[in-house]
Formats: sequence, structure tokens, C-alpha cells
Amino acid sequence: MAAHVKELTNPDRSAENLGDSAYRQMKERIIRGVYRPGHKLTVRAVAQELDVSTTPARDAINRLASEAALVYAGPKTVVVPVLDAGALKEITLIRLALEGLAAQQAGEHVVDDDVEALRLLQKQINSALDVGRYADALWHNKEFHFAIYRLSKLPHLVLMIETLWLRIGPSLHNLYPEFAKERFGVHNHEVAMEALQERDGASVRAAIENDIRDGYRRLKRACREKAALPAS
Amino acid sequence: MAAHVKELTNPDRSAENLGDSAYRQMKERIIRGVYRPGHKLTVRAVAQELDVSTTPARDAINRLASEAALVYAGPKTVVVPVLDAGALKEITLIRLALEGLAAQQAGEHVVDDDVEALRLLQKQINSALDVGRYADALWHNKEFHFAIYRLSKLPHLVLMIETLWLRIGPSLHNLYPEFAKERFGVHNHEVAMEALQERDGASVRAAIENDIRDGYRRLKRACREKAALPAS
DNA sequence: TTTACATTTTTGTTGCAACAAAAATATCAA
DNA sequence: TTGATATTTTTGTTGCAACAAAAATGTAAA
Repeated sequence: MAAHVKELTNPDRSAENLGDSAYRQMKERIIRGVYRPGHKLTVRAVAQELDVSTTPARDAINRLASEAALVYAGPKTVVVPVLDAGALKEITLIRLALEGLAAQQAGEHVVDDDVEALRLLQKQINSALDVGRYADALWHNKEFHFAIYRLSKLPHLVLMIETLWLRIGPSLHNLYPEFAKERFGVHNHEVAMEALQERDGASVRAAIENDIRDGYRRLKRACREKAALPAS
Repeated sequence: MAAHVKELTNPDRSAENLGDSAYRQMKERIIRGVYRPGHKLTVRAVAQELDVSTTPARDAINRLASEAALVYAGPKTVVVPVLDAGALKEITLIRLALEGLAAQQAGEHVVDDDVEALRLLQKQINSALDVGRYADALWHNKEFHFAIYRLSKLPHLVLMIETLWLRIGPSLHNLYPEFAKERFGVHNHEVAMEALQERDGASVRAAIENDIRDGYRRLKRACREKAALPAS
């Protein structure tokens, strides 16, 4: 139950209860794209999958639902969200506001070592794209973004951004690899790193906002081409 | 358990489970300032207070904690948050980003009737201030702000803003009535309404941002004068 | 084949008791 | 009085069974 406060400081997984553990594992699965949009989740199924009783499983599902990482399709049915055009647009607007803020603040706190770490992450993205491991590319892309956002030194902001990524994660994976093949964001990432090097918060924000907008456009196009069909 | 999805549409309270009900009641109490910053909440105490068993009480507390409306003071102790200067500053930054966005979008969807409704709300704020009912003034102030934010037609955004108000609510009430006596925000509210009348989103945003910044300055000053002492 | 209805199964909810761990309290030495 | 230590009490967690409600399935009529 103390997972939230722990996320604000250090991921101390030693004294974690089963509900926290279930929540973390389900979150990981959702972000990794294990469940497709529309997938139905039941308390007993999750309990069996994670080998815990119904109580922690219910805790995890409730918490994910309250964060809108899962949504209600009926009074007794929670599913992985299927984003429609309106919801995608709204989340993008919020992402621009929050991730733009985090990017700008990152420019105020960044040191050279941070930029070096980011260059390493970008290399991992590029390598993954080279060999066609798109799921890995997506994962490293997430790490790159959050490495920047954490530089803002605004932990509450980072957590709020995480919930947004949790909402779009499944739809993102559902559109892969068509979406990733275009080498998304490589240019924007380079610009962001240069701006960070120069401690230019406004330019970091602009680069991240561009990245988000590019992703939004590609996602919308991919949605039109391959209408996101709910998994049975 | 379906409270979240219901909040996105209509407050249909007919088919609501005990966990939702407990969550809603506790939220109301926190916003209304029933509990002071530092107040400790236990599962059994909440259960008794709301006349339900421990399960729904635990649900409500867990959910509020995951939204940071309650925080952990120890592995087994959740308390109403005591905001320090750093947290207040961070939340204000996030509020500026999100409420600024909502205010701007409100300018795109507002109709004349909406402005009329806002004028009524402002009159209620003024009346409450006139007769010294500061808690009521605070409540109507909240209604005024959210009436604007709802005009954005971005329900997810409105919910995220609500969680932010939930975090600062207790500290706000703790500093009353010193804080309210200054007739906060009256001017900013007038400007916001004029801008809405003219469908000028950018100016609505500016007015709301000013209101938030003014509130932040007053809150910080009030904090210095009367150091927020945790209730025993 | 489709639609409407009845039946069966699945599912979330709720309360509770036992347990372990943490917090509060009492005790005592310095 | 203060500080550390031992004791007692409080507290969150976990699993589970019973229940009601919803979802899935089956059935039959058009």
C-alpha cells in the first residue's frame, strides 16, 4: 500500500505488500503491451496469474482503474482502454502541457553527466530500430523521455505523466510495428539533447512538444489505416 | 468501484458500491476541511465513521493515498498531507499548466448562458465574504473555477485538476480565515468572465494563471506567519 | 438467420477473523 | 528529567466464503 510514497523517493521493493506488487506487475504488463486494447480483466484471473488471493488482485485493478489505466466497459467489467480519436486528442493536449513543463524544468537542473546518459539511451533506441526490435525501441524511448522528465526534480509531475503514458501504452503497442518503422523522434531527441547541453529550457520544451505532436500525427494516421479492433 | 467512469459522465449515485461511497464522502470531508493537515486516518476509524466494514474503508483510503490526497507518514500510517514549501511550489507549477490549459480551452466552447451562471457563482462568493462565511466562500470559489474548467470539454483534464485541489485543500482550510479576508481573486474572476464573454481563450488563461499565482503568494505568506502545525 | 427471453455461469462486493508488524505506552536505569 | 528498552495495544494485510448482480450462454419463436 505504500508503493506511491516509495515511488516518490526510491524504488524500495523490500517492504512491499502484495497489493503493491500486483499493481506494479500489472502496470508493467500494460506498458509492455501484454494486454491488447479491449482485453477484459477479472479479479480472479489476475489473482491466478500473479498467484495471489483476490484481495491484492482487486486492489491492483481498482487502483489502475482509478488512474484510468483501465476503464469500465460495464458495471462489472474492466478492460484495457481502447482510445478513440477524442480521448487521444485530449491526452495529447495534457501531455503537451505536463511533459512540456517537465522538459523546460529539466533545462534548469541538467548537468553534463545527464546528457551523457541520454546519449546512451538514444543509442539503444537506434540499435533496437536497426535490428527491428520495435518493442525494445518503444521501451527505450520511454526511458529516454522519463530520464529527461526526472531531471525536472518535480516528482509529482513525473508520476502524473506516467499515468498518461499508461493510458496510451496499449494503443501504442497495438499499432506496432507499423508505427515504429518510421524512426520516430530521432531528430527531436537530438535537438532536445543539444538544448539540454546548452541549458536552454525553452528549446528542450519545444523539442519535446514537437516529439509529442509528431507521435500524435503518426498515431492518428496509423489508427486510420488499421482501425484499432478490440481484442475478443 | 465504477465511480471514476461515472464522474466522467453523470454523477449517477444510484448504483454505487460502498467503496465508491466511502471514497466520495472522504473526498468531500477533505475538501471541506474536516480534517486538518497531519490528521491520522485508520481503516477502522473510517469504517466506523462511515458505518461500513473495513473493506470499503480500506478501499477509500487506498484510493485517496494513490491520488496523493492522503500520504504515508510511516509504513502503517496515512495522514492528511502537510504541504511544505517545495510541494506547494510544485503543485502550483502543475496547476498553472493544467488549469491554464483548461481555461484556454474554455474560451473555445463557452456560450452566453455559461457566463451568466458564472456571474451567479461570483455573487455567491461575494455574499459569503460579506457576511464572513469564509468556508462557504472557499467552496463557491472552487465551484467557480471548476465551472470554467468543465467548459473545456476535457473530462480527463478536469479530473486531474480535481486531484490537485484535493492535495492543497486541507492546507488551504488550515490557514483560514486569515487567507480569505483579503477578498482573493475577485478581480481575476471579473477579468476571466469578461474574457469568456469575448471568447478570448488566451486572456481567460492569463486571468486564471494570475488567480493561481495570487493565491500561491498569499498562501506562502500565510504559511510564514502561522506555521502550519500538524494536528495531534 | 435473427431477435427476444430464460437459464446458467461468472464476477465484484462485502464482512470478518487471524496474523504479523508497527505504533503507542509503560518501565526503569542513568 | 531524559533516554533506552520491554510490553501492550493498535493497525494494515490477507485470504476466504456467502451473496447479489451482471454477463454469457442456451433456447425457442418469428
